[in-house]
Amino acid sequence: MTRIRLIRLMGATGTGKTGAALALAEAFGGAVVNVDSRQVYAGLAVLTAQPTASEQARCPHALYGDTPLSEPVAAGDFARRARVAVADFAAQGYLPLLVGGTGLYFRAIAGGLAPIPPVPAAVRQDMRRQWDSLGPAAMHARLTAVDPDSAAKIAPNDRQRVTRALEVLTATGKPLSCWHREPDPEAPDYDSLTLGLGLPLADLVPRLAARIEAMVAAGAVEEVRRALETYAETVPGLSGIGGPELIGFLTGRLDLEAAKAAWLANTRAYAKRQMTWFRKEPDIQWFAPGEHQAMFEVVRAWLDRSAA
RNA sequence: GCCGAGGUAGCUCAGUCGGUAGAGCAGGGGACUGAAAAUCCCCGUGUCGGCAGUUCAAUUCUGUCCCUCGGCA
Repeated sequence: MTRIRLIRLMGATGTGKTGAALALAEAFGGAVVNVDSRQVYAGLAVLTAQPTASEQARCPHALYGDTPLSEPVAAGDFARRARVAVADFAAQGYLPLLVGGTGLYFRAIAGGLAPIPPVPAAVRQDMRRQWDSLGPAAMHARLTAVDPDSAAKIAPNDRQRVTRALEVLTATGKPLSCWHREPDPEAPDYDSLTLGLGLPLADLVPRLAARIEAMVAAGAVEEVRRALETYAETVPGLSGIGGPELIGFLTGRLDLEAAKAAWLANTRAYAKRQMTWFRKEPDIQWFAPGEHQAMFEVVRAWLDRSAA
């Protein structure tokens, strides 16, 4: 079996990944695989900036809007689904384009996750409950006793990581730090080109503000209102940026201007975190939004080289 | 106009029984192995509303003025 050749396109929110992906797909016979933890959810197409129906009609797309808001998505599951989509597209003769803004998922897809079996929901719930009643100091001390290597790496206040480490040990009998020394046996060996879309935060912020206005105009508020008819406010799919802010507006806790201001501030902070992550991505080649021609040249050169 | 409550970090506020001040949020930087649009770590000098007075020393006490918000007119 030959190595699957694919392009990875990453960048902070609002840098024009969707448009660039379509341009690449049309120029090189590509098919798009989502690598975004929120765009997988159904029912929030506007709020999560999924490609529109007409955009998705321009080339094959996978993993967009196919998961109910009530369902948690774990990085491992996502990676497995993405690998399947990549293999399918490649088998059909398309050039797979992994496109998105979730750094962890990019890493997980290419093989960064240890083969840890799923932790039962009951164990996770129990561990979170213990955290809430015992507090960070006690829980971190407990982790230090049973898995000192993990404890040394995890900040005491980091509820998510401390409980995760304890959950894994409880569910599997093996410390998380041991698991992390094991490679992923399912890790694919892709031949990949990594492209980044970026611009300075100060230049990105006005675009993000404009995008929020556009989302509101396109019905983001109505979308959340409809989601609340079926789902609870606390459902995983509604936890993305914009969700809590618009819920605040819909329940009268915030006026629309305040909701939009918080939404923008959170989006901005998120973009900053994404940049921090992608900045150190190895072998990434950066482009400004809309710089499609320069990107095409790099892709063309890469395709020629790997074809030879 | 009168009576009350306030004017302290970009915002919301705490505090100093007189020795020039600190939280949350915002902002900046960073981390990141199954919640990742998540979670966490580091970074705080600002005429403490103006002016006078008392004092070795005032953001803190006193007087006065200005402004804001309530209530009464």
